[in-house]
Amino acid sequence: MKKFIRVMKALSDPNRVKMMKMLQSRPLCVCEIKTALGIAQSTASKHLKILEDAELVRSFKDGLWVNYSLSDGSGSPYSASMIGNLKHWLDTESEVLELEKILPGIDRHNIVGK
Amino acid sequence: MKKFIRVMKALSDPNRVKMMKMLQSRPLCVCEIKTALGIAQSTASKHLKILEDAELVRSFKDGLWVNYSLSDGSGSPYSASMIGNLKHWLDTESEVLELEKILPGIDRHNIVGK
DNA sequence: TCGCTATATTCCATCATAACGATATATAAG
DNA sequence: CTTATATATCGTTATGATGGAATATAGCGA
Repeated sequence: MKKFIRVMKALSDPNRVKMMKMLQSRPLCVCEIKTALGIAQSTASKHLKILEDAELVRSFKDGLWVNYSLSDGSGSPYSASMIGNLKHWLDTESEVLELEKILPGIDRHNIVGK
Repeated sequence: MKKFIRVMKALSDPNRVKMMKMLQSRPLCVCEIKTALGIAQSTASKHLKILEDAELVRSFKDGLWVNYSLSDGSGSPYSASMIGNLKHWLDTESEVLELEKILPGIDRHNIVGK
């Protein structure tokens, strides 16, 4: 029950759902995610940890950056199912369309803020 | 996005998930649900409203009682999917098995408490 | 009509959780 | 030495779960 609740809670926050939708386009580092969503670094990091604990995303280091991508779902049927469903859900939401529009212009090499 | 979040939030509480699992056996009135879960009437009513707002359950009057049953999912793809998944999820959880064991012995005509 | 019952709803209080930013520190890698 | 990130702490603000008590309503039965 705890694992299921953990997945539901992880997907109960708009910013985390947006992260899941962004990661459908490509793997992203924390600085790209925080920039796209306009949130603080610590906030982005906290959200990503919650998604990772729910086995919805995974991370791997690439030099200085930490790349996040969608999990393959092998860890939990709940996360696997939600990852799959989210691929065709919410695609017409204005908040999601907006992110898809700005995402190509967001590059880890050009992040201004500290 | 709001409808999706509403479904995720509705399924982020153990008591509400238990209600969903109980309703897979048969329609239940509020007094049967509150008795099975050992919670107050106002608490049970509030939870059921949250599930109903997420289109996960529906209600219909039967004389004095109000019966709750699983929604047919026609209102939302999110709720439809979760209702379907929950039919085979969590079946081996001890909390769920316990409920399935006591549920046949719970009858609206034999509820003691006020 | 009267009274009881099941429920919804509201109000109130308590307690826990959660989101957020700001700041600081630790670490790892360039 | 700088950068990207994780983590922790602190404070604020909001949300949520719970029960208790009260009220409103609808339907049952006498």
